[in-house]
Amino acid sequence: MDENFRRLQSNEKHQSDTMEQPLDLSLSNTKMPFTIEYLTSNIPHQKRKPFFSNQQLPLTLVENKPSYFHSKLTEHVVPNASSPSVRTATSALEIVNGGHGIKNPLFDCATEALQIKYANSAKHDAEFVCGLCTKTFKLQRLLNRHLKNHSQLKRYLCTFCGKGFNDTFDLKRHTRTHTGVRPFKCQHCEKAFTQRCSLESHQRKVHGLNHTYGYKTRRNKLYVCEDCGHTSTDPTNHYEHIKIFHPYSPLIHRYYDKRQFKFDSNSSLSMKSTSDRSFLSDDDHHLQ
DNA sequence: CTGGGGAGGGGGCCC
DNA sequence: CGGGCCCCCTCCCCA
Repeated sequence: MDENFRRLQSNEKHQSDTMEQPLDLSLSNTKMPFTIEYLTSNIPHQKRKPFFSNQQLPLTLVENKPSYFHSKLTEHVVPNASSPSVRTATSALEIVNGGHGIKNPLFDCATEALQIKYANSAKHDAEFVCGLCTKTFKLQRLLNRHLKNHSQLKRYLCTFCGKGFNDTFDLKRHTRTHTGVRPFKCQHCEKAFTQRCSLESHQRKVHGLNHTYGYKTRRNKLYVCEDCGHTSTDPTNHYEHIKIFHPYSPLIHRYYDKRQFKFDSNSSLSMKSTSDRSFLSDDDHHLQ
């Protein structure tokens, strides 16, 4: 058993500041110099942190800890021409989470190396078994997602601090620690929280309120604007807010995605099918 | 010990 | 059917 496998099995926490030697994933254990080039510079958008434009910034990725990130990567990012000729260096970095995150260019190679080298998973009695921790799953995709938890390399990176996450929702949740967005406000005091569970815990412990939700019952969806902190329980209101105050938000073009907007049957927006192109703005048409 | 911040991991729906 | 996305529960850490 080699050192990497031992660390994976023991599920050691990643400490980026103390861990000098990255996992030997053979395809990604090298420093990869990237240069951020701003191919466009006049795209207006909300800015909360210092923002650098029209200049080249050195960005060296070591594991999933960039040496430097700025707060908004909304323009194209291309690898340095002098980058090593590995596969991930030949494609542009992908922006996620409304400009607050990027896809880790090292992730795919690392995943493949992990799965090929260590994940001797098997199917027993109609269940998929993880070869690293023996946990079982009823679906292959649940096992696949679980396998990523064993990797030290994360799929998405925060552009504020470089911390990595496997889920965009985890990244979005983490981003609130940088932006200060606290969508969940207590109705009985001035406190506000980044997570719903924190609010419910506060209300239970401080105000003695016990919610009546059953175990794992989904709460009413709260639409949160991660750019300014605006919240609404009404998807139409949320959509109008985005359209008016953040017209360059990628959410504008995802009104038909029910993971983003769950319009009820009475909503004027829900009456607009995706085939009703007259509903789209000029920009919407442009992006179709 | 308590309350709050933050994150890990799995369930479930939608694309 | 796999991946993306949102959500919940739970745990750990810290003041």
